[in-house]
Amino acid sequence: MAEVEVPDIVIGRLPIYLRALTLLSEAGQEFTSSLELGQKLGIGSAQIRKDLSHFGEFGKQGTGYEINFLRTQISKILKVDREWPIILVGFGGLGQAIAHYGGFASKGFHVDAIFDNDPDKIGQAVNGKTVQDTANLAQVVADNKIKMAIIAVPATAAQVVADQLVEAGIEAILSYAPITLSVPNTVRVQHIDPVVHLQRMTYYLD
Amino acid sequence: MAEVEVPDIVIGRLPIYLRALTLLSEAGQEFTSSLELGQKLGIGSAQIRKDLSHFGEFGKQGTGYEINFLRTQISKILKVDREWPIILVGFGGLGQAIAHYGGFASKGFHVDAIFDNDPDKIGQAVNGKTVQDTANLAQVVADNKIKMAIIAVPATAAQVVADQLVEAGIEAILSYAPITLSVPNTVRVQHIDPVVHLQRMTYYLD
DNA sequence: TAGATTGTTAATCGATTAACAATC
DNA sequence: TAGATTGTTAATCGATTAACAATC
Repeated sequence: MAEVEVPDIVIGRLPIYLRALTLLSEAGQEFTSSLELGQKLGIGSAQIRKDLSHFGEFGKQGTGYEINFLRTQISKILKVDREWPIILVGFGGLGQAIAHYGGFASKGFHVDAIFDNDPDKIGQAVNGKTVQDTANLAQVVADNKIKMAIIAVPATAAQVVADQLVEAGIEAILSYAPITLSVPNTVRVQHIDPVVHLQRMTYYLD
Repeated sequence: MAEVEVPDIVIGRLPIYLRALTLLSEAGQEFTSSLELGQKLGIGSAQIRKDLSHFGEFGKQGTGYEINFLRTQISKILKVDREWPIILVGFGGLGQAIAHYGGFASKGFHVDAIFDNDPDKIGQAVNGKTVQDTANLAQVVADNKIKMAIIAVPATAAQVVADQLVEAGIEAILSYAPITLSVPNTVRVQHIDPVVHLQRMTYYLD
């Protein structure tokens, strides 16, 4: 019998559930229900229960879900119950902002190396790390068995960088470059382009 | 006969099409086809034709689409054939990076006012603008008929800021805060949370 | 003309939702 | 026990895809 694949769209919602559960936990709440969670997230309770049912049974009739238990379970499913080293490519304005962003480490994502190909940037120090020449990228990835990378280079350079990352063995890329990257289907890519998000809203305005 | 609504998911793809068309245009190409565009974006050609068919007929059998014509049409549909003033709330590390980001203006999005409630930040100058007290927000939005806002404050403050924005008459919010905002359904919201994007990929890694 | 590609229809596929027995 | 809420089934809904006549 073939493994039943969990749809991408379900995996995509789990981090949102996790984020909401963490918030509730920090507020001191111990239990929640699919109804409450759904109302907070603006989605249906049935969808939450269906999504979770792909992975097991995590709740109890009548009382709902123990928040910290469910957090632990979703963290395991998503494999974020561990530390993930990441490399950052590009140390311009955006890259520097990412390097200084405090929100990654507490979620287990550690920017362990930073690369740029501008001689003026190579050698600069950022909280304990030194910006390296992109030429070193493959070596660092291999030596440290790194699987994730963030691209923060200009659009014109992004595809070349993506090719280098794939060649180096990177398996997941978060790209801030405003282009659609072409990579083998063994490599996962997520894009962040604020202009695209703004353009998704203007249609609904007058 | 009731208007047939164009699905959100179709609107969501148009900015991606626009971005790819702009790239082709900048590369000097004059015509493209749904097949070529689909291959560049990793989606089916039928989907592109179907999406466009919601708005009219933009191509020609045998030759495909004139790139600049299609760009103009999609720009009009998305209402990005005009200038959009935006306000930015939050002038911490992330807010500062956004304020300096050069990618908005060329697409017609102008950060016309910046707000923060930290006295140390109020009064700081950023390319011709001065960071203002959040108390002025409603006044500025009303005076300039501003409809879009970017939230770049900590998670703990984001919902309060969102409430203020809604109260002030803002109709579209791009939030960088790592929480799901609760707003009336007359207000559009888009979220950017890099941690969520990273967590959507770790599931697929070993 | 022959080849290419559109716009559209109908079929397929997949995701969401409603409903409810089970049970805490 | 009575009330609440789960996990799951089946129905509905909506999106994607394949196919092709039309036509440039």
